[in-house]
Amino acid sequence: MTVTSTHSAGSAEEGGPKAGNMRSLSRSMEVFAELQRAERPQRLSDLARTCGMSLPTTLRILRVLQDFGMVSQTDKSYRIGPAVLPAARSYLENDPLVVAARPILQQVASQTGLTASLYTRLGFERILVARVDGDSPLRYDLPLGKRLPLTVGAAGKILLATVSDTELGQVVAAAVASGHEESTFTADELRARLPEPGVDYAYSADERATGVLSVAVAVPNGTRRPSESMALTSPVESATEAGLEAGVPELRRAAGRLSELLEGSVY
Amino acid sequence: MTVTSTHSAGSAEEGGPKAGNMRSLSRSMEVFAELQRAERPQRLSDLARTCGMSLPTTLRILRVLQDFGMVSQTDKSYRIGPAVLPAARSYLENDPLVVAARPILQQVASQTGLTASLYTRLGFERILVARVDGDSPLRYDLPLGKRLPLTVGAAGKILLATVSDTELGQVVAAAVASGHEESTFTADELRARLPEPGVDYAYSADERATGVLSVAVAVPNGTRRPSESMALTSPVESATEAGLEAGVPELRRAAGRLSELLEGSVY
DNA sequence: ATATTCTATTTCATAGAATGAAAGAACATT
DNA sequence: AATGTTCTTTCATTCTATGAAATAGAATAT
Repeated sequence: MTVTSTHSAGSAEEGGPKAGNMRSLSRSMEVFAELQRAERPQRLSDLARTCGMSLPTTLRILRVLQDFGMVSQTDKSYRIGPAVLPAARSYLENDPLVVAARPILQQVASQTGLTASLYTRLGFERILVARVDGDSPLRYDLPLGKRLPLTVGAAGKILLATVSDTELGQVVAAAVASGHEESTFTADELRARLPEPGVDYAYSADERATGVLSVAVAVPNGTRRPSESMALTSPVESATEAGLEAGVPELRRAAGRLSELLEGSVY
Repeated sequence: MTVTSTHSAGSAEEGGPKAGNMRSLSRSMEVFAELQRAERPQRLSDLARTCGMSLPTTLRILRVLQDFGMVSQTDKSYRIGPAVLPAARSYLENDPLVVAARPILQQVASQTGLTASLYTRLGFERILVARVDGDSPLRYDLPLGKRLPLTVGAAGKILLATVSDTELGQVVAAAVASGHEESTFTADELRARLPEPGVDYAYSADERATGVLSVAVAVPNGTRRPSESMALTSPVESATEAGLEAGVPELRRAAGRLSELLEGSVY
């Protein structure tokens, strides 16, 4: 089995003109991405300018996306449309990884009493795709589907532990560009945060959210670029570093089981 | 303020070649829609056949969508990708309609003690986009983002109460095609289910889900084709038809307030 | 009210991208 | 190993995606 990585730089590219494939679709997805980034309804001219394309082109893209419910329009402003909800539901209900992970997270959570989460890497960020609460639920709201940095938090760092220096550079650039890190942030600083070579789990305290401790392992996928990680998380008041690290073996086993389940299934 | 309706038939069209705009993007969205419909990973050749396009074209579409995380690939099979989660989150957090509706639903729910929901029409179906539970939460799982029929349930029927006969015909055809209704279903049968002209709310008992009663009103948008509806719902054991209908005035006011809020905001 | 500026939409000619046929790999099955 | 299937690449052709320019429509200023 093979895990295919992304073909080109995707949305977070530097700006160079990209390989020849499907220009119109790529541009359309840029518009769609921009609407998400904006977090508020956008006018046609804004979108055209931000995405660097002509007004007619932008308008035509929006019209088609609107036909499919991916974009809504009121007056002169455009926003993400309701069709993304069925899509998200379809993903959560049918994705083999997410479906397989749920009972496993459940088991880890009840065995350790901690909150168990599954993250997936998307571009130069990560996304929470499943979570099962332990004895003391985290009090900050469930960031399911939220874009989180790879550079901060155990579940992010473990995804970077084994990547090449080249890629680490890209990660730093993206983190700075997206505002997740200061502009002075360097690859060396990042490398220092990551687990030592040989250590297969990451630890974080107060990194992404204050008062939260976590440990995370990568879900093996046969490459040096894992795209999923599993984490145990707890508020400071109900766990210590030692307590969390006691959960690592269990977490490791869980990640291994998930990995095997996926290899096996031929979908 | 104007609510712009969809330009062409969208995804649920009969099969006629569509207006000239953005063929490649339209086809791409068809592929994306098909991946959702399938509910399981699909092989390239399956997708190409189902969507009626050549293998190379389908492959190129999938590659671009994959670059943006809208599609995932494992081995030879493709499925919806994790990028739909941030999109859905963006919609739920930022859509002016959904955001404005939440506190209003909250208020109606606490005043009536019933579960209050907001649906939006998407093509020939409807989608639950927000819900606040009342005193007796509904026991079936929250179908947020689930595609539900327009032909069944108070919140569906009220969206059809004022539409043209032509459109009603399309709705019937779509409901049959999607398996929501038997193939013997006719527009007349549907019309008989809908509220009488002049009545601005719909009632349903045991229609979409057994043991569930609901009433619904449309959110006015200045046209005869409302695209949102608001519903009060309750399990049979904790409410009667009369009890629910007592909530209609409150519901009507709530829908009116939502409508006004949206007119006012110039986003 | 009228002029002015900005934004959105349509039209149209052109470049270039999207497309499928066919060949070539890779994979699965016999 | 041999055959059949599925995937991927190549390439010539067509048609579509594209932006300039003109037109229509809003918004703002005068």
